[in-house]
Amino acid sequence: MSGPARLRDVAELAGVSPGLVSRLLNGDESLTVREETRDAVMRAVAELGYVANSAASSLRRSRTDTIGLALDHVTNPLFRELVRGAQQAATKRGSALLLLDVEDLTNDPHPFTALINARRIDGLLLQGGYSDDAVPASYSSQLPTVIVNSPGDGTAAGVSLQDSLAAEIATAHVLDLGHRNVAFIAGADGPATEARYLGFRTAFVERNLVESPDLYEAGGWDARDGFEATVRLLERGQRPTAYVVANAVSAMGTLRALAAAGIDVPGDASVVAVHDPWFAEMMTPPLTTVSLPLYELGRASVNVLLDQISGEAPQDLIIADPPPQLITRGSTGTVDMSVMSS
Amino acid sequence: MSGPARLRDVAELAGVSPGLVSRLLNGDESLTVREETRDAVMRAVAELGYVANSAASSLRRSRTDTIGLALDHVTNPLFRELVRGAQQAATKRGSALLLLDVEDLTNDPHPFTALINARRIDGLLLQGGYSDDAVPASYSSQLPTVIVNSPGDGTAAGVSLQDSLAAEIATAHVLDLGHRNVAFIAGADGPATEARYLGFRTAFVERNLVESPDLYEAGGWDARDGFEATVRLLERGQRPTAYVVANAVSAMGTLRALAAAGIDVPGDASVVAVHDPWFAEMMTPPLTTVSLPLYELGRASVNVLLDQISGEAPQDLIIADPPPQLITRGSTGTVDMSVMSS
DNA sequence: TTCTTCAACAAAATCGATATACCTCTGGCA
DNA sequence: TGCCAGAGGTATATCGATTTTGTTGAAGAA
Repeated sequence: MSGPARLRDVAELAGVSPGLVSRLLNGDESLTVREETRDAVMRAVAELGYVANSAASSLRRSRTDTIGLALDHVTNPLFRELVRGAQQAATKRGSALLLLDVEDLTNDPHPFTALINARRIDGLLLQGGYSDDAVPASYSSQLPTVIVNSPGDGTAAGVSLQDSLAAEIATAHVLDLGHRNVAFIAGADGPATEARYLGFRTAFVERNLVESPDLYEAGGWDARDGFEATVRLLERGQRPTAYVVANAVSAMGTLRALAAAGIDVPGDASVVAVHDPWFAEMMTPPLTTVSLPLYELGRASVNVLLDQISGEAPQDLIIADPPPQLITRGSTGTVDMSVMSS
Repeated sequence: MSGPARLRDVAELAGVSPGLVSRLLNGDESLTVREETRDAVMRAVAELGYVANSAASSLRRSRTDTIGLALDHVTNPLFRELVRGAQQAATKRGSALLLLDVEDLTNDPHPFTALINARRIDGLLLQGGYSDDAVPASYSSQLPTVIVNSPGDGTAAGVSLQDSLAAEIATAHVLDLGHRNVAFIAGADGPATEARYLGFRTAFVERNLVESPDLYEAGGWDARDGFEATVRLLERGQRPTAYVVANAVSAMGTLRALAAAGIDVPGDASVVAVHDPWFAEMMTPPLTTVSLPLYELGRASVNVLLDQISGEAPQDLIIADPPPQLITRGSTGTVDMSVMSS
């Protein structure tokens, strides 16, 4: 009666054997019990507040019901919803999320490997897009792995968003406002950036327009990257009237760079970005964005991973519901404004 | 040879008993071994890449080497550094961080309690300031608990920052720029807000000035809270020339509200906030802030918690190194600017 | 009536690491 | 010679849950 109740305590209280209680609680199909017995056990469980000791259970089942979550910056604003989704899906399916330090991911030897060898996690959720491709592969051979926000790479399953479509919608928005001089500020190299650039070009093609390669600028995913990319573009003498930014966080940098250069938004130039984080509406000016279902991405990634852990074959997935949606705010305006003021 | 190596495998390879290997790896003081034997064991460990199965180890030692981390929004930008600090401290001391869903924290029955009863975590890191006081108490009676970013409440240890001093520095900054009409946009009710308001008043007192109670506006910690608080203040007819905002995230809302009201920053009003997140320099205008050592807070909180888990008495702590530091950016200017333009 | 066949459980063998309680030499000393 | 104290280990009993293999009694079949 000192620590928490053990299986044995429950069994004794209910007057049955521990094995019976275990089978009952785990829903063993091959078990037949009288209602009476079942009730007695359930009452004992409730009375003692019994919860199986996870260490013992893990040891026996060689399963930890824990999955590792490695995000480059857990606190990337975009990941708020993703983490929430992952968390809830995991909780719902009885698993916990272990936070992994991505800085460790690229160290050698991976302090990470210790976690895997210690059998502390059943599977791994890795953020795609940032890390180089070698990393996922080295893990996916050791345990079920799902790459979040990136298509699968053959070795590990991938769950991704409609990146291309989102960028296309963003681009279409400014094109339809009359802009023709449209810059693309890319994210870090990788599938997500490629997909978004594809969407960018598609919007042009569908309108029988031609984009200018001079207005492409390589960037990264954070605000400073967006800032620097935009500065480089301006220093190259380009003066686009609209910017499609691969990511709302780096769009913050774009806005800053434009403001610093004395370019008014949306007076002199429009800015639209992919993803709709909490701060978009709080920026000056409020940022026009195309939202993507990050919560669903988190949920789905966990589900795919847990399915894989339960033995299903790795399965790639693209989250299309809810679809990307344009959220018009103050950072975009018609080209006439730009032209007139310039 | 199928799964990962077990203690027994190592022992066999080294030609010793499993117990010896365990005692050696765990640094049993009462053990004496020949160099030769020690080497053989170490070589076997290295060769097999042996890492103790954590479930088995946990079961035996009744310790999971895992601590729960509950932050209101893990992805709150302010927590980026905090999480990094916590992560690194935990890793260094051999513990892992389990992400907890704070929404669950206030549910009843706590899905959380299951985690505790399942003995999945050795201790709990709770975010202070948000959650009401009853919550920490209900947990701290069940397992070691540390409240992060809040002074201890008697039942649980607390690790906090120099909130008062930070607010004082922020306030002193605008007072010294000549502002006298200074508003205080508070955070959510709680110790952190109280401390910061205290610092605000202290800056006035030390300069033999008197603050105006009319310029206090209750708020919250997120951007929308800051926005709404500022709007309320303006609707009350107040036109302060400077704003001290309890938190950099809500300061974003303040900036937005001012811009929306056509009040130029820093032309018509200055804004300074506590905490220096990544986006401060990317705002328009760049936000003047007072930084606080969040990384250290994370590190220290984990250390205090782990000490407590090892049996030390709960101990409150205030992180004072590095000290709060004023980071002057574009959102603050002398009062002359404001006066002249109005 | 005797053998099957279930229903309804119980017993016992794991899972892998750790900690405590033994052993077994060898050398030194009275 | 006999005894004792370490040095240098080994053997074994847990930790608590799960799972496989048994066991028992009673109802139906032959």
